Amino acid sequence: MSLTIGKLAKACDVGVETIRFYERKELIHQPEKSSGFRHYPSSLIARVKFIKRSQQLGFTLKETKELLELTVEKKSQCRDVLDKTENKITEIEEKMADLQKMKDSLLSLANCCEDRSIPLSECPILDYFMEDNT
Amino acid sequence: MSLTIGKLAKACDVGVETIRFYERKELIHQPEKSSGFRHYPSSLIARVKFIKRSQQLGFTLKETKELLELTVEKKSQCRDVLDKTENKITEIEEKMADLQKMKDSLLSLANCCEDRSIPLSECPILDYFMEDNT
DNA sequence: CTTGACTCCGTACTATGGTACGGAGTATAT
DNA sequence: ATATACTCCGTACCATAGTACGGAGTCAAG
Repeated sequence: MSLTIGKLAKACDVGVETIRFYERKELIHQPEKSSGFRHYPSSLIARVKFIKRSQQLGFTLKETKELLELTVEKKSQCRDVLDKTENKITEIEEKMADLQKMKDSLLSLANCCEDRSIPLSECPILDYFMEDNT
Repeated sequence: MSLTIGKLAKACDVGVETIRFYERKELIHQPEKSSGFRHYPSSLIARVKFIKRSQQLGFTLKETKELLELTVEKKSQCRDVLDKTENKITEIEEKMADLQKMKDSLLSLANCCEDRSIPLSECPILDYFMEDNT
């Protein structure tokens, strides 16, 4: 039982163009074709869903491709996946720390300014932006 | 005393192309030109630095443009800037919450798998990716 | 057998924030 | 006066993850 690209896309809740895009990016292999039409084994549903879950966990398509490639390399071990997972955790922590710094700065600016209906020329936030506080 | 594009760029620690890019995006106005060369008043240094600081605080160029536009609208009040600041704080909090969810998921996967040199076929992380856990 | 839905392909476009290129003209220093 | 540095402009390109388009061919239902 094989799937056309439309059925596959629907089963995975993505667009047809997304499937073709993943093919171009080599996240899925070129399938068999009959009369020029792609035909996918149903196992491709799991593969596309893998890609989506991987993205939800913060992996880029490039990184997801690497994960998928691990699964065909005979010498791969669980450790390799764990490494990529731990690297991603670190990366997420760094992003969060950056966001926290932004938030702290914005909060202190907002506190300076709370509920004041003063003219813009006296706005402490814009003042901060204007100052030379490198 | 006016600045060529190169001096301005250097003073702000950005590339010449970045200044031209900001001009195309209308974050800075087209300056006077003599013999076809741009000449900026030194006040532009503050404006470009404003843009950079705004970016560091998490505002996009589009949002930064809006902030800059507030400063020329006579009826703008500090409140308008505060609103944008508070919206940005909320946005940052949402991003952080998303990242936290990702991190939690990855951590629980990593804990399942810690230090195991097992074949990939038994890797609990990949298992999770493969499962139909929508 | 015809109609409508589906698929094909390559290419262009979206947003984001720039960077790179190339040929021409200009400004500055020696 | 000449060499070098700087600037001009438009366009193309980078990564990211797709989306849109258009004309042609094909498949399935009635």
